[in-house]
Amino acid sequence: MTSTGFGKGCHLHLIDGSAFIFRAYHALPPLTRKSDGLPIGAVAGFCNMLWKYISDQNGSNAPTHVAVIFDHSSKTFRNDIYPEYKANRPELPEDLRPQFPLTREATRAFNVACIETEGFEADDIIATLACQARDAGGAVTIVSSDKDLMQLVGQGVNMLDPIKNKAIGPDEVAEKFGVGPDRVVDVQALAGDSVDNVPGAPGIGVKTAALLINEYGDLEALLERAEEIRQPKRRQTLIDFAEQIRISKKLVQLDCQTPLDFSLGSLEVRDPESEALLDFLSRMEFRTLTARVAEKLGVEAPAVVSAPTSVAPAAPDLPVMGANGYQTLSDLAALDAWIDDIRETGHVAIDTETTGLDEMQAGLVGISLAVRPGDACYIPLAHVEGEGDLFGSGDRLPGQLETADVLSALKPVLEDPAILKIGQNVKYDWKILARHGISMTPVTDTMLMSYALNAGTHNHGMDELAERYLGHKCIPIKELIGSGKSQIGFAQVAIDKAAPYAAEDAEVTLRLWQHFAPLLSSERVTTAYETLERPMIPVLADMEMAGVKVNGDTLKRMSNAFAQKMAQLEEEIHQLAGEKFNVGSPKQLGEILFDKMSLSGGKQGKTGAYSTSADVLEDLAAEGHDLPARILDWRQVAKLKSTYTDALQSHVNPDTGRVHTSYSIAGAQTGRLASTDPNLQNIPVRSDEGRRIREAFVATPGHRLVSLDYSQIELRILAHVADIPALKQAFRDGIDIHAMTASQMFHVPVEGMDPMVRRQAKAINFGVIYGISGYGLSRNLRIPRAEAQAFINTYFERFPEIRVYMDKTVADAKEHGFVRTLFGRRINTPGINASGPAAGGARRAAINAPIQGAAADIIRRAMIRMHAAIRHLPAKMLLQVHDELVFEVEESAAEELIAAARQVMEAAAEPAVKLSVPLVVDAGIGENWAEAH
DNA sequence: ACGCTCACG
DNA sequence: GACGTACGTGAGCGTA
Repeated sequence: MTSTGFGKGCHLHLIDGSAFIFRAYHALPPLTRKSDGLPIGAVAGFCNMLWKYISDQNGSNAPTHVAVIFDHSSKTFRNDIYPEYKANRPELPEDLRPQFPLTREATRAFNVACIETEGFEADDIIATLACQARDAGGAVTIVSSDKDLMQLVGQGVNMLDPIKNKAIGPDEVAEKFGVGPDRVVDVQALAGDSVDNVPGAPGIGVKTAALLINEYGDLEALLERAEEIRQPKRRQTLIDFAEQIRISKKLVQLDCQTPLDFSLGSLEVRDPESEALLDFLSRMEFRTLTARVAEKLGVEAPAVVSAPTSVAPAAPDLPVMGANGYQTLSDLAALDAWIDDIRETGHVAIDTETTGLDEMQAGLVGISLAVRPGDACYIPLAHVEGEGDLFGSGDRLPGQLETADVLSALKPVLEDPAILKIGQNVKYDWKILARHGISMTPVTDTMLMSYALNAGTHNHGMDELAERYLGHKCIPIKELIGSGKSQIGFAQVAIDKAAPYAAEDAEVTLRLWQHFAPLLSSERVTTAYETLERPMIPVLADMEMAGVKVNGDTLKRMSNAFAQKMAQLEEEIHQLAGEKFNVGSPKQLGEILFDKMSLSGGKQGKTGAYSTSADVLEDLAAEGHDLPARILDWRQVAKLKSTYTDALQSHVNPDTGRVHTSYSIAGAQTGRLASTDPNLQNIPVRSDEGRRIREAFVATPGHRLVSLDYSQIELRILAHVADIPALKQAFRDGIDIHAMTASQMFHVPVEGMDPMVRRQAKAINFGVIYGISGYGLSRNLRIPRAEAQAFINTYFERFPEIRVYMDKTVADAKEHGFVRTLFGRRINTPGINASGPAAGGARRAAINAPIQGAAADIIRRAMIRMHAAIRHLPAKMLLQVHDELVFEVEESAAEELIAAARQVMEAAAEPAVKLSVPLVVDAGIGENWAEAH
């Protein structure tokens, strides 16, 4: 060490204080000090982060010197260069500002140097200190993820992202900016920064900037030789904006010459002085942290006094949440005691914690169990060193039971038919456990119970249900893992934080079950729950785990072809427009079409933007304008590429080579499933180009894809429920239903019918299911509104039962607040008695729900029976698309499968409902989905 | 985060 | 007489 107290062998850690504060503020709910309501959340988070940081330091990277650097208010020299610098920063939240001084106080209480200088940004102070330390021969770690600090990296200076716990060295900087740390300022000067309001060069982003800098060496060389740039627009920009770019560089360049009135040596690490620190923490009323710090410092924690809690006591017959403390199980004897309890009780609420949300890839991190209110535990299995330890090794933390031991102890319980397993969205846990060889049965699901009771009223996530029905606010997951880019995995969450969260989930699930279970029968949805919801869990889990084979190479080829086509169209479009613009931006497009070219039909919506939707563009194209026609072509290709050929490739599971969607059972209001990650229920089929994407969905060699779909199922249900004799007879006779409708309406024979007339009747048939209006039909058919209304009137005259059905359904909804499907599914209609524009929508939704819902019920019933019906065949059910089921089957058994599956589907309503119309199922076979459909 | 647009039944 | 309007979904993109 040198005479100034800092030199070779020293390691200076510079903590970006503002980053800690903002991180703490946004990660935590708005906590207040109990005794006086002072907002304190950011201070609490700041203290936790700082304490963990300084108390977990050991090893070769540990600091010998440390400081926390803060910004000190307002104007800096950069505002003299460019008055607009940081001008568009949003105002500070009002509950954050008073916490700033407290974070300084906290830093001093922890006995860490607290640095700020009037008129200088923290970044410049950090830069100055880093330069001084480096020049003195020491090492520097900057604890921040701020990209503006990355220019300092190199030559003994590193950064550490405290959220991701990731070191940022020259390689990471190069990855982010495309250039080494020494050229970062050049790239930033060109690219600008919207957050700090650094102008940069218009139209040039980080990528282009890096490209240019790498080609010309540095910014000055680039600006001097700007004439040589090949792209005309880019060239002009650099010439025109050279001065602005130079100013930008001055704004982003950190200043290493900040005057400082202390020496590096004074930043030497000091132990906290326990009295001062504990005094501060107890004044803030941080109970947990006070206790933790006291323990570590080996002194007695001071009493933390505050006003008595004003939280209402829980219902007298129930203990409060977590009444008996949440146990963290770390030995097998304790687990055995829980298993005995579960066996005695006959049920258990279970929740799994995992590394991610994709059940096909997520690893098991822990399991929580609850048997009765107040009694819940957490079994950590795979937590790793991570949060809090900024130099965490990723090693599995000690004190955890082996996953294999725990699962083999639990397996007999989880598979015991006499023990009920209660979950919230238990399909998730079912799949996780299935991947560990456990087939959980029987299961029940509070999310699905809520769906059976409350569909249409609210969503059915745990937080929502806990708040509505238990009056309990769950610990937000964000508090543990953060959000956005800085999210960590659950495995990185410290066990003592994970345990209360996880155990709480199990307890909440148990309490929800106690709440909902008796309601099923009193609200008369037991049948719906037991026949339409609960049995779907293993059925869908099986389908999702099976996945469908998708040929990535085919998609890649298509992507390339689409990219070429897009580029070509883009060029044409720019030519037609007379200027370059972002074709994907509806805003820019609208301005070109309706302002610049003054085309008619420009309609501005509530945001003031012109609508450029397909039907608007189609109208314009029909008037003979080329530009809108080309845009439509471009949009189609862009959609196919981004949403399908590109995105689908990324969903191919590397282990299985297949795509595993996830079906949400309780997502749609009507009983339909919804498919996510990826959505396989909206793969293109209507256009020839789009349909080719289905060619990438293939059967494995020696197999075939088989698709079976219900023909006109919703119209058949309408014929049955509305009891429309003419429609029912037509379905019984198996005649063309749309032609029949047209014939009845327009008094023309079916034979030799004008296709146009049939098309109109078809539109009306579909419209009726949706609660038709003259306006809607006129838009759909592109006919005058009066004409559309006349059609509808005629339709209702020919089929008067439809109006009766609609009126009755709406009256039902108004009277009861819900409608039911044929199979007893309940769909609530909370908006039905509203007035105003929303009322129409609620009416139509109520009319549609029993029809769409019954169709959903029927295919669910078919799916539930399918497993047993095709068990003897080498076949698997893979996909459901509302009225279609897709199977994969050994080639030789394809016909047999079709016969068996068709039988199940056509009889799916029975015996619960005897439909007065037949259900008809069409089938197709192929090597891919395009052929099979 | 939100609106627009568009893919499906 | 005016108003806003077909039912149910999910995903990607641009914009703020």
